[in-house]
Amino acid sequence: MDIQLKRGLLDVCVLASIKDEDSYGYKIIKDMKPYLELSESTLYTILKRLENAKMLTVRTAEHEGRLRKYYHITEPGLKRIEEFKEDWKEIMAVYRFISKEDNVNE
Amino acid sequence: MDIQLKRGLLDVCVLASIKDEDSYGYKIIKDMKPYLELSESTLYTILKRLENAKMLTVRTAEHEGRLRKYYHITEPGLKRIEEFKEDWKEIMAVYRFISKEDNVNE
DNA sequence: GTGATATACATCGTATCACGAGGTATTATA
DNA sequence: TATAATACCTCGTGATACGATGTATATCAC
Repeated sequence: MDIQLKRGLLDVCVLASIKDEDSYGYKIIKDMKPYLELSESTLYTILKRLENAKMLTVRTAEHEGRLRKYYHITEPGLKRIEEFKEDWKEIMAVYRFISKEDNVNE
Repeated sequence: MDIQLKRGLLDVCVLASIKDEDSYGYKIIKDMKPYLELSESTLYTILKRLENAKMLTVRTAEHEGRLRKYYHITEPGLKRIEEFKEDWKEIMAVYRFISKEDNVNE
């Protein structure tokens, strides 16, 4: 997918990944993979940004000898997802503008 | 609309604006306005980028004493629009991932 | 006739951001 | 005992949207 298109989806997609259940870095990447692929460096940048924006909180827990950082969505994070859904109506209008054909049979 | 979301749409939207008929800067902004608002500085940056990528060609013509630069879409430009439509299938999958509800009644 | 608005183009600096390259450490597996 | 998988993190770079700013002409209101 075009990298510019990804930009608008990444943050919200990460939030969606932790919406139903707290998750951690490695798992988020695997869960998102069928929809959007992202590198670790990208993910940790995003997680840091979302934490700074108070859209999620972090807690560290040990799991089988390794430390994991679990991310939990907050109210502002949930709101961010809702805002995305609002934006979607505009996006669809843009899509129709872009994909409209001169030939009505197409 | 979220600026990151716009990023993925701007280039293709500009191409769509000149797809059916050659157009010029000021008109492109007005045509796009109902769908995506963009500033002049943004548009001219985009037009330059698309020209460098050979997705459009430029010709200068005089119109009522003022010079206008008319932009004409090329084959690669049309192909870019088709690629966007291909990407759209993935985008829709991402959208469904983001907007899915736990509660099936919602 | 003059000031404001619309038309029309352009450049520069800044802030944001995705990502590759690289790093550390442990556990599981071949 | 090496390799892969798990799990985290940082830094530098390139791409890019946009505000600020600049130039110039045409039109219109007062």
